[in-house]
Amino acid sequence: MVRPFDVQAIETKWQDRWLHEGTYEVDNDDPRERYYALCMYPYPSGAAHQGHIRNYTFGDLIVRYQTMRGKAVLSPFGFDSFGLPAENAAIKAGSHPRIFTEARMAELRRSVERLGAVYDWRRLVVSHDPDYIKYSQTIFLAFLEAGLAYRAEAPVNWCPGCATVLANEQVLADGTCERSGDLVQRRNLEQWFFRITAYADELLHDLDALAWPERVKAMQRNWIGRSEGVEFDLTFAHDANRAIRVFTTRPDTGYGITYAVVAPEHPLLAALTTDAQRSEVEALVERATSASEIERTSSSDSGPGLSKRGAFTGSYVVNPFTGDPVPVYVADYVLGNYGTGAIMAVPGEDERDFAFARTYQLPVVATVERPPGFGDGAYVGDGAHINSGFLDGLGVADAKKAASAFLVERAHGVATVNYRLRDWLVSRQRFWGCPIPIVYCDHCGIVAVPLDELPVLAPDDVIMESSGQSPLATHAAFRDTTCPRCGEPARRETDTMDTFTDSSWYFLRYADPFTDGRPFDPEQVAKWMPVDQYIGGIEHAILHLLYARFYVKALVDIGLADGVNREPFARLFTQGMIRLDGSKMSKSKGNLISPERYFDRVGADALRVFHLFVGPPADNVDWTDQTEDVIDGCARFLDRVHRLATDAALVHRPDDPSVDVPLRRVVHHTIDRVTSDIDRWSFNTAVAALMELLNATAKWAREYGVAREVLNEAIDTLLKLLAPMAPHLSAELWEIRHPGEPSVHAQPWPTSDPHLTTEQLAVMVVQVNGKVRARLEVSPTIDDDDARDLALADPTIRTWIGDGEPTRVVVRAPRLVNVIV
RNA sequence: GCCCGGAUGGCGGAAUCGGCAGACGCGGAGGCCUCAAAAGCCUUUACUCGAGAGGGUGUGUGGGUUCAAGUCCCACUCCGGGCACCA
Repeated sequence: MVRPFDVQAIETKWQDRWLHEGTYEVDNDDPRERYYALCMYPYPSGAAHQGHIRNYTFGDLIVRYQTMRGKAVLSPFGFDSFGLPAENAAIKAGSHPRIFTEARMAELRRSVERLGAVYDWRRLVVSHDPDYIKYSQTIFLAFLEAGLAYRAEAPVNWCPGCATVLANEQVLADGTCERSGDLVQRRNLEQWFFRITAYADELLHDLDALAWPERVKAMQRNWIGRSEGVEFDLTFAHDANRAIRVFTTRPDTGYGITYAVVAPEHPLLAALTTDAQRSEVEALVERATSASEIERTSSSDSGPGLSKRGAFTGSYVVNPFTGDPVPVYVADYVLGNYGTGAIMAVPGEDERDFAFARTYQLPVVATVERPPGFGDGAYVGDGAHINSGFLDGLGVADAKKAASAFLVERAHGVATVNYRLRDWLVSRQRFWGCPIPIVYCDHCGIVAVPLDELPVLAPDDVIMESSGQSPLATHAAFRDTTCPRCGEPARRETDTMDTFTDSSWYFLRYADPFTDGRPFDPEQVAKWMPVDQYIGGIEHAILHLLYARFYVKALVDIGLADGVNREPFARLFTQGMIRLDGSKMSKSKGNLISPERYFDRVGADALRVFHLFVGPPADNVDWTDQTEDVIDGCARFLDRVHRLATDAALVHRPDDPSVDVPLRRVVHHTIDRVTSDIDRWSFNTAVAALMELLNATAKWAREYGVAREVLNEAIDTLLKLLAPMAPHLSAELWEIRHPGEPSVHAQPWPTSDPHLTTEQLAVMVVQVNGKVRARLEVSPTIDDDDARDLALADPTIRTWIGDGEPTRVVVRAPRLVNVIV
């Protein structure tokens, strides 16, 4: 595209100026009202892709807009620089992950600078920086001391082909390894956990007050999965002193218990299993525990209502409601790590139990009356209880209360709340992550590395080829140490932390990156938190956003973040994805349309305007054959702005209110539209409003000529409103028009004159039987009677009414009159 | 299966509180400028009947509420996303 100005020269000039003049650096003692704008810090994967560009375009618009609104805007940048891709690349090339990572960080930084996005680079935070590692480890040890970090044996995903432990994300839906294709196994290993479940209730409740997309909140609620019910005992039929403890949310269906099920991991399974059933039970347990949890719970032949695998233990327990003995089964549809790991089974009112009962020919008893026409199967709806003794006739809610009271009294029942949420497993058997600062001593046990010895850094000469354990475990000089407590030989922890731990507090460090000796100064951080606007991808709806919420609450509680808001992100915006041919545009799919090409061809401003204009920010963008044309259209819009702002030949003439006032109205109306559009994240209509302002100004100037002041007001307003969207061109044109004055980005955001935004004339629509038949110009303050008279007097309306009298006239002055005949 | 979104011209989308459907842009058509082209500018562009004035139809489908429905209610179809044995 041929442009009427030198795009590259202008964009480079302003990028240099913003960087070197520190225009968007902000200090912690800034007296202005504070605003914290934050884009999720990126994994450095090289030059920016269109998703980054979209993210940072939105973020930069907010930063520049809020700055013009007079606020001190915190706009930091950093890198989530630990992670597996760099480690894999290093293994492949026989190099070090740091080398890859830092090269890619430089590329990504270059991209965001070419975009014209502005940051306070002094506050740069990088996960693999020894300083950041030090405080990540400080926080880990503080969690340990507070009882929020603990060590326990847990099943992990083990890939025999890769001879390593995998993250859940690396295991495909069919239970195979994404790299080798081998079936992933479960292995029990000692792992570190964070006690996020201690915060389950608060994490759930605090969601209500957050200005987040409902969809994201719903996903988090779902993930936390709170359910209320009762725990009680099912006594062994052959030994009244022993019992299986079960959890249910449907105590009301207790008369329908026809069997019970324990998980394959259940501690009482061996005691329940009779000699006759032992081989069958052991076969089932072997099969269930060798599969990964993912394979066990989400393979294609599993799910509610589908076939179930199980085995009879040979034992019976007593239904506390009926006193009848019911058989105990072991089945893999009951999970060992939820509730009590055992259930009462009510096939009449539970789909899973029904499917199991079908397979093993167990009796089904209906305890809730079915609606008419209900066929075969489990009924989970409401209704009157039947076959249920003292519960008969009660609805589900009432029966639950009565049945709970019964269980409390007769079966050691306790009202209980269970959560789907599990504690956060943070150990990773990888090299490129933050080392866990722990030493294991034969005498002292688990010993924290003293704070003054932090950070614990991984040595550089580690062979990363995986041999089935953490790469650091093969490095004797790192692994073998002495106990900080007793001085005897000891062994270091060789696992690293999940990289989600790094992204759980980086935004706190941004607010005070200069403090030494502790992660941050709570007083400084409290002034900035919570983040006013957080912007990122929907893919982080659960994990990152839940972990970060947990971290902040925990840090406040253990005293590291005194006075900091317990919720980190007051407002969240999740942008749509960029898609090509229907699938997500990503490096791994190899279907990237590089932004660099557009920087070169039309410039950053045009690409930014495109991303703002193409559709609602929350929607996905389909990159099509037409997209290039739309980008050119955005460049054309900027060209027209340039021409209008620099055209000395525009016609001027003396003041003439009849022409000047209508244009001024458009200008002031546009101020209101753009302001409210930005506030409600409707950037596409904000750009449209500016296009309309441009069109109107050009047309007025061309067709009528406009007084110089009015033209100047229109153009200057356009530049100010455009400044957050197309910052380079706006700054350049402003400088040409106002040499020596402060930049357009230092100008206050324009405000509208109410006299010019209240309408002088309203167009009143007159309908006959709901169809528009006339439009009349009326005073905006016209009353209903006058509006009605005016409408009925209109000749066109009279012909439509004909001879008859209107049966009804609906008047909504000054907008509309509807005549019914 | 459950939960959450969504469906508007040839295309992306607009319509913020139930009151003019289609803002703005892309694409198309015609024109101006030019030796010619590019660029730029102007006009036009939901569908349909009509020479025109003007009329009719129209927001996934079928019902409903209302003077009035893209917008509210009920039922359904299709598309996208999330969760999926959590008792």
